[in-house]
Amino acid sequence: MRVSRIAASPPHAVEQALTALGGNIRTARLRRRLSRRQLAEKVGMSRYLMADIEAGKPTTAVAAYVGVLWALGLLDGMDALAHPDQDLEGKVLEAARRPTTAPKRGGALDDDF
Amino acid sequence: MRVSRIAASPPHAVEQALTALGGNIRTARLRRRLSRRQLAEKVGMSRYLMADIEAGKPTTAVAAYVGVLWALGLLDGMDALAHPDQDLEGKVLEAARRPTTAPKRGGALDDDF
DNA sequence: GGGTATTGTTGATTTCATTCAACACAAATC
DNA sequence: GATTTGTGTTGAATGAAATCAACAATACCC
Repeated sequence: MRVSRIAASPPHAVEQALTALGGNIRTARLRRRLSRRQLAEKVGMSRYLMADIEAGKPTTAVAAYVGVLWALGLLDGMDALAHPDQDLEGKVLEAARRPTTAPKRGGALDDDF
Repeated sequence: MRVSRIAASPPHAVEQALTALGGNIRTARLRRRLSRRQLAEKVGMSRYLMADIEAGKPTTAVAAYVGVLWALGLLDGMDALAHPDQDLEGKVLEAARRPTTAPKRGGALDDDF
């Protein structure tokens, strides 16, 4: 397959997160009184791709999404994503030393997610 | 081109946001003592794609990134992204009425005044 | 240090993402 | 109502994303 399984048929939570993000982007665009074509030109893509983003299409390039956020001046929210300081579970799991590769024998310490 | 300009050669800010996200994902994975192969299998993709994500590759499908966040239990940070309540600039720009399509003549409001 | 698992890289293969044209409909301004 | 612009959708063309195999290098554990 040329599309990963996660992108071809994402779990509900992922699908939902993407459609919500697309909706938020649409709201931000309309608030700024921009047409899709105008915003797309700013970002550097076609209006068709812009429509895909607002629909939350899973297989679209991540840079397209992030580029739109950038053009809207909403890029700052990206910092918090998976930030180590906010990863409470990760902080708990982390031992004193943080290896640069995963340990050999150990299975996952957290199977249920 | 079959790759949008924004994905082919993103502006520095976008590139930086993606590499930072990839680094955060790597940190979260190692904290959980998972190998790339293990996490990739959980998500539903190959270890090669996992490497691309940790490197912040711009042309990778957005669902691959979000799927990894999901598998790590870090999906909640997505809510804040471009959320209308946090879009201060957008709230200011928004008039009393929010149209369902962008207005016809008006360019963006940002240039004049 | 020895043995083993993880990670990095490269080239080939196959499928799909992105673009574009063209059309229809909806919505906004006058 | 007329006109103009934004949005939605479809089908075709094409360039690249994702996978895989194989190997090398690195990091871990004993």
